[in-house]
Amino acid sequence: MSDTNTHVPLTERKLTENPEDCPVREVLDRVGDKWSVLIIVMLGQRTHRYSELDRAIDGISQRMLTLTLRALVRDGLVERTVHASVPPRVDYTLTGLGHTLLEPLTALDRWANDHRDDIRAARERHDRPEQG
Amino acid sequence: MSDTNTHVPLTERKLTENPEDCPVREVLDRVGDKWSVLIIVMLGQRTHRYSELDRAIDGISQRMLTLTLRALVRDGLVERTVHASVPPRVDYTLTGLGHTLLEPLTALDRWANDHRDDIRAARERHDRPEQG
DNA sequence: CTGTATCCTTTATGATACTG
DNA sequence: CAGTATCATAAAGGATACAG
Repeated sequence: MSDTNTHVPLTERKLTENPEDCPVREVLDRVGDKWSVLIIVMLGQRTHRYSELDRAIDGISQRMLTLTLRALVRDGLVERTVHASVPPRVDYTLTGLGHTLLEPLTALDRWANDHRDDIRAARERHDRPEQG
Repeated sequence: MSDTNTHVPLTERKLTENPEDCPVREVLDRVGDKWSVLIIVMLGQRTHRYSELDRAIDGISQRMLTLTLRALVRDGLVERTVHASVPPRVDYTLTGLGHTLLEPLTALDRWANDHRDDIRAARERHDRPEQG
């Protein structure tokens, strides 16, 4: 599995737009879009069917739900199961690989929680006109 | 779980496109773009001037370098220092807040390193025409 | 129910030339 | 050196209608 000792620190790698050379960017290319993490989080809870995701994730369109799920399945993060029933039923489940992604995402989420106020404050300071 | 924090798990929050209700998405809105993490990583190493970043980050345009830096400064992740010299010199430094972001990003990077092969394999399996 | 197909708008990013 | 300005393209996402 993962050999944590061979991890070359972020700062010692080539920095380029090419994901080949920059793994962080590679992940962000996958889950940095508008909906992927929301779906991953939902499926981290439990298996959901298409319509459940559609209802649970506020504001997503059928189109984007389908496209995002398709990409997640393609990357082996989510598994799609079709039940031959009437009406049709399709379940989406987080794979083992998908589950491992939950941890770093949670770390990022924790950071966001811990620092959202800092960011807002910085932004207001920045946007507010100078006033010695 | 540590009980010294009040972090509500990802799975227990409203899932929506609105960052107000979903902190993870809020971070991704900040650093999920094409260049932010690369700049953050560079500045995590040490202070850099504009031209150094321009040369070090392969493929970035002056326009995007400027825009991305501006956004990072606005959010309090990076500090901009102008030196009144000829020729002009502008330094960019990661703030304390910016440094705290390095950790979750490293976690994500480590995940990418550990699992990029899994993802590639899954993708090939998926793209390859069915064959038993 | 679980999607597709089409068309359209918005946002992100790039190329190039120019300036204090 | 450290940017801006302008124009152009690409990529992402949304609305709506329709289908197996």
